Amino acid sequence: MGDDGREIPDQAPRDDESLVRRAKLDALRAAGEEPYKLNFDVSHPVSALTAEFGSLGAGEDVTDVVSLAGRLVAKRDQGRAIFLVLRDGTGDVQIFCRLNVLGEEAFSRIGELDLGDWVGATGTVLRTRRGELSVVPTEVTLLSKSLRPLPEKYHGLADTETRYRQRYIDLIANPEVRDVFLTRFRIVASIRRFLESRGFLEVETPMLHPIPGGATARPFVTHHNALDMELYLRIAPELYLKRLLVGGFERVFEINRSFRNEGISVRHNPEFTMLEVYQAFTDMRGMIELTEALIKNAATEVLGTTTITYQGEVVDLGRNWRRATMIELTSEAADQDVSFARSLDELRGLCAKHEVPVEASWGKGKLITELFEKLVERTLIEPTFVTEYPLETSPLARKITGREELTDRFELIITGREFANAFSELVDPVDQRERFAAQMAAKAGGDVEAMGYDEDYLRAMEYGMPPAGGMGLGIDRLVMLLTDSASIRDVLLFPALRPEA
RNA sequence: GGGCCGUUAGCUCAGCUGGUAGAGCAGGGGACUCUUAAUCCCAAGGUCAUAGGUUCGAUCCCUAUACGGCCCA
Repeated sequence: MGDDGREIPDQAPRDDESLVRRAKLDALRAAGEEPYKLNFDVSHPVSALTAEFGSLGAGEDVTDVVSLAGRLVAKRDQGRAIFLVLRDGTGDVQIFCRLNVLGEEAFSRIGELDLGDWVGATGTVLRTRRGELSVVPTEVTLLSKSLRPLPEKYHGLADTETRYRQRYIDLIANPEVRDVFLTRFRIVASIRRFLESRGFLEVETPMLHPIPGGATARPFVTHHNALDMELYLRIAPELYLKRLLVGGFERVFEINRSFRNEGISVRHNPEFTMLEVYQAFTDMRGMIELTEALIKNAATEVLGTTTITYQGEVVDLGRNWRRATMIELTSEAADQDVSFARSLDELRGLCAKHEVPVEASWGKGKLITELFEKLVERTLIEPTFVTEYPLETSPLARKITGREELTDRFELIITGREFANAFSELVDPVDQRERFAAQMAAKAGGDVEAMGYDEDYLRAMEYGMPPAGGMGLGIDRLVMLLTDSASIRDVLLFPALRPEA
């Protein structure tokens, strides 16, 4: 019975194989053996075994005793010999079980093991005549009984729904999936090392925000009972990180989970991982240098190369990355001047011509940005820093002196997709107050993505924020790029799905 | 939100023009002391996603729903 008194249905598996496994479990317990051991002493992970005994020739053996443990992933019964394959976090190894070494009783218990069981083995090392490095055990121990059958050994698990819902099976059955996630973790570790080597501090800032800010996106809303107030899951950590600049932390970064209450697609998950970096006394150009070095470093450290293939397209990350302004790129693609020199009506006409849907409230900056995204973005395959973004769509970026409708900002485009966004930070509190007011006007006009008016952030700025550059990088997208993954779900361990049917 | 596709044994997949379903792997029984997608023999395993409809008869045709995938917004 559950807490509320309702019956909880017994969801234990009922298929024949699971029933057989359950019966084995019960039989073990009845015979006094614990099928879920407390622990096991491992002397050699598989990789260490290979390293230490890899030079053994075919047919050679040694008397060194080793202990290792892993999941049973193959079992080949030869009558008076049984070959097991154990898989641990570092690789696979064969266990060559022989009746004459183990004795009748121990040998028959090995016969009862099922694929998927966690097993420990202790014995000597041998390379078989066929050349397979193996352990010949004197003792084989069931460490944890598996009650459900694994997917098929050869084809693995193919059903996408099961792969995403039950990632643990995907990780067991599909080694290439495991490799993608290993690569992900290495990329994140590489980024941390890179930033720490440059004197950045990794910090943690709130995920529950009283005012959604730092980006333009719909937030998730939640409620704090004790405070009886609405809170928003952060859409970006930007405004808190910049408060730290005010506080005197001059180089900070956060590898953060952020949340946006928007659709799910091959490139969007409601929660996603971003890197945000802030560095005092530099500007957008400093962020260009940092971003380029950080990504090149990650590719080199994790992949060993800066030449990558993404979905059939070869991309060279190794060269100096192109820089071009939004207006020059868009003008080139539209084959005419697309700039603030054009009238609002002319820009609207261009949008109509290129089938870009527009809203009446949009100014020139938003129209130019939309034209850029429609005409240019997907054509930029090689890494390109697109600079000089309109003020209208950049409420936290510093204006370019003397060209007040533009900000000193870039977005990094690779394979036609946005990877990073950075700017010379707006540190002028008077200007920032005006920008927030414009956001409030947009919100009042029905823009659900507009930023909130963050008075405390303004107060912080009024104490003085040092000149700074800041950058945000989509970690999931970077991992997709470096692992040649078509969908963000393939780089998220547990992607968002509807509840099971 | 719209369009297209998918859902068959634990897993991977077949299934013809509508006549109540097959294989391989896994599992069960048996043989085998150097196998490695082991091999060989035997037997078993299905609410064809769910709910309706058409039909003498539906895994198959139609409708709706659920979940998933892809494309578009």
